Amino acid sequence: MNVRLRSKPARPQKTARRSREPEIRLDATLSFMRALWALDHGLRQRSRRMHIDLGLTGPQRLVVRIIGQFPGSSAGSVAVILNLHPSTLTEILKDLEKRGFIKRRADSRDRRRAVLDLTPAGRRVDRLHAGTVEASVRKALRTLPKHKIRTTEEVLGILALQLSREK
Amino acid sequence: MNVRLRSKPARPQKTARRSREPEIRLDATLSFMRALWALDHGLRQRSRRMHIDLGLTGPQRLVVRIIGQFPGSSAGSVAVILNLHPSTLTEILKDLEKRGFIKRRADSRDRRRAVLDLTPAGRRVDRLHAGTVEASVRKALRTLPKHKIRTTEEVLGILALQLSREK
DNA sequence: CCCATGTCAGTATCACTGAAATAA
DNA sequence: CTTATTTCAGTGGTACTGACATGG
Repeated sequence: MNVRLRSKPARPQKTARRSREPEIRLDATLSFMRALWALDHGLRQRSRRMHIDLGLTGPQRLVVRIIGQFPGSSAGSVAVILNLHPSTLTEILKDLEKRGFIKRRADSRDRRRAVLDLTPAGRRVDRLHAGTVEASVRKALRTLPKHKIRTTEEVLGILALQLSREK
Repeated sequence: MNVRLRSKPARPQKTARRSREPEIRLDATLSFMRALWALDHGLRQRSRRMHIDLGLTGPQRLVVRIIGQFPGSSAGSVAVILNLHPSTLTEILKDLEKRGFIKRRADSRDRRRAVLDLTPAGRRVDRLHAGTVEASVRKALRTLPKHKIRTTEEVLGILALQLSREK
């Protein structure tokens, strides 16, 4: 290996293990980029796992949580909250409905609108904690001082805004 | 699925626009989760855009950057650096090779190994700046004090570690 | 007629699992 | 024979574009 990593070279055919503190030196921006994509990757990995264990993915559960906090939301407003394309949300809602976590009905005053509510099963998922992406995040954050969490959330917001703004 | 088939007019559509500072109030963790997924989403959006404009996605370019800093790396070591499953990297490398950004050859001493190097086109991409995900990130970070950037990178690392560690 | 809301079909990337091919 | 490296086939979720159905 030309790039020598600190950790043991091999693990069976499993996902490459995160080696905290790689011995390699990347320039500052590249290192930050790697951290960003690592987070992205971790989120999806955990989300995938949750799908296997609990029957829904991270984004799906996030939709459940939002509907839990704002029952009667329209599909469009949930899409805006999560910065999702309406058609993406359609897919997710279709799935959630099929699995019996949400109910869709037409708004009585504007029948184009889909009004969303949780089913009892959906409410159980909303209250769920063990095994969720959220639980992992909470666990990681517990060890950190509040100001670091605030700073991170602020910086994440700025990054996300910049990324989605550029065309 | 609720199938409604019938014909009538048409009208275009665009992605739900990011509303900075949503008027809604989410609880603290949910708000943080939203920030995480928003970042994830922004990354992919920008990555997608870069693919259209420059011919490669964020992860693909990151691979190019890594190979640029460590020419002669094996596929496996790049996978470790980026926490990717080897088979995921295979896909990406196949694509990069097809487009002429990298060359693969067998390591002369261990012919199982694929040794990776940039082509001239790959080196141009490595040096590229305008229109990349990295450029957006840099732009966002320019406005921030160094300590906030360091904190964010630290927290991201902890989060990613926790997320990918839990099974 | 025009705009808003939501859905659908088609497409692409990412990333996984599990198995195989090849070499050490 | 066993292990390591990489690839391949198949699968599934996310999320887009563009078209379209339908209601206001």
